Amino acid sequence: MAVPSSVSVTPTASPLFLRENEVRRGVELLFFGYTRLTRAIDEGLAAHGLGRAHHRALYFVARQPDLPISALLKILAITKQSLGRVLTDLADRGLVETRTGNVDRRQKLLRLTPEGIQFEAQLFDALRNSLASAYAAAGQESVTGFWRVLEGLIPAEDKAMVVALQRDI
Amino acid sequence: MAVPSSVSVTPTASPLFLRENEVRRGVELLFFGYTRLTRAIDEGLAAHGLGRAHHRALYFVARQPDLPISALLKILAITKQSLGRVLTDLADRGLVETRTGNVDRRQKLLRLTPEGIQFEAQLFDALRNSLASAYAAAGQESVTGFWRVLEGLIPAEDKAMVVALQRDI
DNA sequence: CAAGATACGTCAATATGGCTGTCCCATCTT
DNA sequence: AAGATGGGACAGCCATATTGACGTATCTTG
Repeated sequence: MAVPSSVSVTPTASPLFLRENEVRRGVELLFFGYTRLTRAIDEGLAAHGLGRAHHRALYFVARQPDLPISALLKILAITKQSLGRVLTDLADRGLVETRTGNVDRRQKLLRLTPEGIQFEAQLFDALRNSLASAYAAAGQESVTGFWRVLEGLIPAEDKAMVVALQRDI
Repeated sequence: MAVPSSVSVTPTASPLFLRENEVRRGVELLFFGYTRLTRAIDEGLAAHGLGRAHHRALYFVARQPDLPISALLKILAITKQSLGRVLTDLADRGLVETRTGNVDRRQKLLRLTPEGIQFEAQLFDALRNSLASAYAAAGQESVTGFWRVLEGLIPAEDKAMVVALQRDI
């Protein structure tokens, strides 16, 4: 395993054989941080009889209007059938609608209805409150580090997808 | 909402009203980073007919031998019934064993069997590979920032629990 | 010591969010 | 015209969580 030359070699060990403690700390903080963040929106979702799976779809459709279903499938990495149920629920509640693609008429492009936009924004507020206070407490350089490490956890083949999300808006 | 005075005020906005884009970036990276990391161990788990819920229990028992069940319940934040099934599965496979507490004989203290220790170490290797390469690519200051932000996501009432985990070893 | 709280186990029923496999139709590409 | 692709739908299954109720052993406290 090659070690990037930009990483300074500590006297103790190669960065790829980090002290177990540092890795466990990351595992644990990721677990607690992620689960606690997601809990921040459970109440809002439950008010509409929806779950986290619905929010994930809602979120990414909000993020990329006119997203084709195939793209959402790649992002969520679940099966067509699982996504189908989720989208049906969202459509039934008038939060998401589809249009036929004009370039490729086989595609259905997903976007939020005005109600969907409002609901997603409301859920996003809860996420923003949590994340913004964590950002503020940690400081800007910490936020940059936070992003960098997480980027390193994303396999190369998925990275383009994430970058595409963050290009627009 | 109070803003910590240590945070420099940018010309654009207060840190608690960060640009939406920065918050969305964090949400997305957390989602992809967390889910991709957890996928790293699915194969090893499936080989024993176990799922992620089993790994979470296994992990925290490995981390804190002689953990009482009540402590594990607080960490995982699931119900007694859900944990019960998971622990039964792990005990049936000879990975976890319980002893009656000597201080409080109502308690059952959880620890891994030698096979459990070996299995957890094997799963941990996969996590270490993923995290260590992300750490190495990002650099040490980034890792510190990564930790800081995640700590900020953990509610105050849960923080003591996380600190306790990271004190020993 | 009696009463109540706590730690753990267990029952039954239910919900959610995944999965596989199969088949179908419309549309695009070659 | 043939095949590939985007999407939808069927049936059935599994993993993981939930609530509520109840039982037993043990500790704590008035």
